[in-house]
Amino acid sequence: MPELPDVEALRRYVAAHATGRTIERVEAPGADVIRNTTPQGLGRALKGRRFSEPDRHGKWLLARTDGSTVVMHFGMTGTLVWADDGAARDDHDHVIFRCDRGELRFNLTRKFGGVWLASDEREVGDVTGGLGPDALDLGRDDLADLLEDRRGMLKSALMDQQLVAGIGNIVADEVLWHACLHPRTAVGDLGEDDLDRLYEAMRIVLTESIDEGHVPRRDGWLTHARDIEDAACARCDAPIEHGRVASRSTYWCPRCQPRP
DNA sequence: TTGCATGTTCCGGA
DNA sequence: GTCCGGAACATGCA
Repeated sequence: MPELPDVEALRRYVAAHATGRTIERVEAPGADVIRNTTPQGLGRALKGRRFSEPDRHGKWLLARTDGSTVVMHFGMTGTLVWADDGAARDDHDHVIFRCDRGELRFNLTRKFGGVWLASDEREVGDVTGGLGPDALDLGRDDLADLLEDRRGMLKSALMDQQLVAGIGNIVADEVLWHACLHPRTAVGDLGEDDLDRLYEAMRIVLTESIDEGHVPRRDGWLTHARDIEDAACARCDAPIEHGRVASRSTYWCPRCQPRP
């Protein structure tokens, strides 16, 4: 689930429900998803603090308070639930931030990801570790500059969080399909026109996905091919190909995205 | 039962 | 140093 658009949706969700609420207590039925402190340490740092406006950097959510910051990563399966009606908790609600009215539940099925505590920006940086600029903050020339000295396959570069933060497997495939570029295209072979299309595709895929709150499975996009056996390209009707690129499950159109 | 999955990290090899 | 593939991590589902 969590690609950049999903995390942005979670950020807005936290802003809508938790911002301004005072944390009364932290409960951690799944203590092992708390990565750099203990449930007690997290509780001590947060008790009496108020959630402020959250930030996002790539796929990381920074749940700010008037004291420490809770740094969250959702792996492939994480989400957040705000409950103010006493709804039953889920088995995978591993960390609960109990507030004055309601509680924020960090839910993680497969335990990739987790919750970190950071007391300042330096510690936030230590946790997230050398992230590149957020994909949404890039201009066309920023993207060109980042790719300038890069070698290897384009898909690998797009998914490198240290280069650009926020592009995951699904978004990478979608962007490449929109830009009519094969995932194995060598970064060094990109021309100015290719960079124009790549940047435009990235903007479109990210902004439209954010509007939806997630990467949509859409008929006119490549995404729909992930659900369908023998899917056809929405642009040219050629059969979509599926294989592994950069060790990741990859879909592309052999006609629109010719192999370099 | 087996393989696969939208995440990151670590390792060995080219 | 750079880049790539593969393995590992934990869990649910087809």
